[in-house]
Amino acid sequence: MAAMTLKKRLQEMYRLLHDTFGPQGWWPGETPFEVALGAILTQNTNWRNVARVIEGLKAEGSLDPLVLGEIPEAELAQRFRSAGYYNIKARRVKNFLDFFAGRFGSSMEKMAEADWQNLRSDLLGLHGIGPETADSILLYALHKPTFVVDAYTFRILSRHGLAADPCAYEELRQLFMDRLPPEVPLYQEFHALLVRIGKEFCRPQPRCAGCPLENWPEAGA
DNA sequence: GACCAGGCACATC
DNA sequence: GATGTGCATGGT
Repeated sequence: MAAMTLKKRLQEMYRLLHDTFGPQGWWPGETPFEVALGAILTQNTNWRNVARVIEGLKAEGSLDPLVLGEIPEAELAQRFRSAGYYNIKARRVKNFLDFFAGRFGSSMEKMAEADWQNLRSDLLGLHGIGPETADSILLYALHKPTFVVDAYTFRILSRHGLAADPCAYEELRQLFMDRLPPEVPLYQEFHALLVRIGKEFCRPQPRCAGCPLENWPEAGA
């Protein structure tokens, strides 16, 4: 039997997940700005904790780039508390807001008109915006055809032998983009489905299964 | 109490 | 370039 090409395997994976779970309708967020803000706040953090922050901002009417821009960084940090890493995230959001205001007049519509490949480079140049955050903003807030790679993507693809472990972000991103048509709904749904099974099934543990020291007692235990 | 959650920057070698 | 570490809350 001929080995299935990587492209075929990706297509099959998507079809199976989509048939099983249906469209996920990502990203949760009512406006493009809300999506962009959420992308920064959810860095290495459970979405539930981020949702709390966003609901709080909505409640006080500050879920707006111009309003947030007027809030001092220290006070912003307090509003971000439940999302964790709140001091760092306040700084990162400020950096994004400054760029967003200076370059696009705090307009997501204007931002969406920019050449997205150049925009991606600019976002990556901001302190606090790494590849996953940049791609999340581009794909889900601005609807640009770039693939989002996250911890779930790494784990799932490496466990199923589709990617090396470890594997660089850009390498995995290209693995998808070189083999799938650059369609925004496809990229959005595929990533959302990977997160879905990552949360439900592809858990981090057991991390050391098969190691002869797997059940070795800790020193002092 | 340990582990985990939709990263990123920075120091060090 | 690879590796280790700080950042922090809240759920299981």
